[in-house]
Amino acid sequence: MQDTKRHAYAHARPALAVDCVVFGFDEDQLRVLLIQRDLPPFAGGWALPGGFVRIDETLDEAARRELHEETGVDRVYLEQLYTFGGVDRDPRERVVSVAYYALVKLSSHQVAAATDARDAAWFALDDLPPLAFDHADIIETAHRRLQGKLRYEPIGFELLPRKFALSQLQRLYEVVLEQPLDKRNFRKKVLSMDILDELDEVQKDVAHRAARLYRFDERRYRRAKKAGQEFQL
Amino acid sequence: MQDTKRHAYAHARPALAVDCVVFGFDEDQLRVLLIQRDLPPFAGGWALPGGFVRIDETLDEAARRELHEETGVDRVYLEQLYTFGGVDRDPRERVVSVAYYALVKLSSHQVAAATDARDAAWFALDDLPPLAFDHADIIETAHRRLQGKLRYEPIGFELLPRKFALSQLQRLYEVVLEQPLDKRNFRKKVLSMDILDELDEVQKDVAHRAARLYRFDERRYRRAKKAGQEFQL
DNA sequence: CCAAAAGTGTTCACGGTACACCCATGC
DNA sequence: GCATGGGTGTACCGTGAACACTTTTGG
Repeated sequence: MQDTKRHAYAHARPALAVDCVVFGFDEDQLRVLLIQRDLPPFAGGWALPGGFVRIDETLDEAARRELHEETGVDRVYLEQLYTFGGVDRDPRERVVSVAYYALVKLSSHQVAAATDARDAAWFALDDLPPLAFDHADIIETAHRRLQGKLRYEPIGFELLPRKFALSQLQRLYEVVLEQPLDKRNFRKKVLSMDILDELDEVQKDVAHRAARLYRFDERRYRRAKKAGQEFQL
Repeated sequence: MQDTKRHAYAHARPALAVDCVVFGFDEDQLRVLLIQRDLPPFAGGWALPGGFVRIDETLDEAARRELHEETGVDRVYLEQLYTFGGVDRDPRERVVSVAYYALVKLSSHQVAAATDARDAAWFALDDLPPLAFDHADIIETAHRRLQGKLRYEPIGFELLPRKFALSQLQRLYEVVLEQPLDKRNFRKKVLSMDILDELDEVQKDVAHRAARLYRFDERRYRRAKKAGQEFQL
């Protein structure tokens, strides 16, 4: 029950923020996009992009807005992660933060957009700087969620270029899940799901045999899903 | 970034509430615990137990407190579900609500505790009354989460008495997952996980052959899990 | 011609699924 | 004695896992 008369005026309200864990993948590492703070607390330290929720925007809108304002990143896969409500997360005052995670294609334009914003940078997930607030916890939670979700939802494609080689997809899974995968079995399984378009195109500028490129076909995925076929890797 | 100087004072803050979807299981139906509102909006209508988050309590604490205050329910399995932030969820003002779901043993003392609180009642999940706010959405989200989580976490036991027959457990799974299960296969699978204590006790007061009772053994479950054995049903 | 990665099938073990009858108990 | 659920085993099939060599290309 949300009962204004009993509580809302009687007590001080926590501030409400959103924070975004933005993941990117650069061929052999999972990375996170961080912002350098220029104000205390934690001035000069690194933190997740995020900020306060405005009174007339939804949480999703707030997350996208802050992400865009602070990093230039736009039009990404974005999903709510968890809401962090520890009483002392922020030393200034009580701030509850709705955390999101986002998946971006490092390969596209977005690298430039992100890096020309003020003091934003990509860090390897396994080599993060000291982080402000409880942002290390948030990133850990996001990583576990990504590991879980990658297995049974086709979200890995959000981290790859539109056209990709199967070996890239495999490396992504190996890096995120932190375990090696068998090449033949992986290919067999992915292709058997029948959700990829095999393109008449191969990699360019590689110093060895060029791999065939594929593209994730959302329509075919939806059809397969509707037919009861589960995504599973 | 949580930056008080830029936003916190400049803009009005949403109010922050928690709401709880409390599930119970009564042998052949999944039920939800609702509260009858006595104040507008939706006065006289049914809603989830919940209320505003105080400035000095965590979100989990707020959820447990409200649940206890409004329904008498205490010491239950409780987990954060999702945060609902639609701009017009509440007609009075902007309220963001962190939703939780709880699993309670209807069999224990809690039925009494719940029903003697003011205007709380159990409703079958598939026969809910009209609900206040977006609480129907919240319940639907909770149901889907429960369906997903039941498969790979041993949380179903939270809905059963401490001592239960395998057929009760099976009915629970059938009801929640909304699909029939094969008796022999179900028993084989559950028992093979080796996480139940077989008791020297049988059902009482049944009009047919009494079933053997079992108890979920948390220690054995943890050991099995540590050894890499996954829960899966 | 060498290095580096692409591409390709088969075998085996295990787990999931389908399926039907007798047993114990209370009324 | 009859109705109601309790309790039990086997056969088949499909999927997941293990595993090694040839091909292509660029340098």
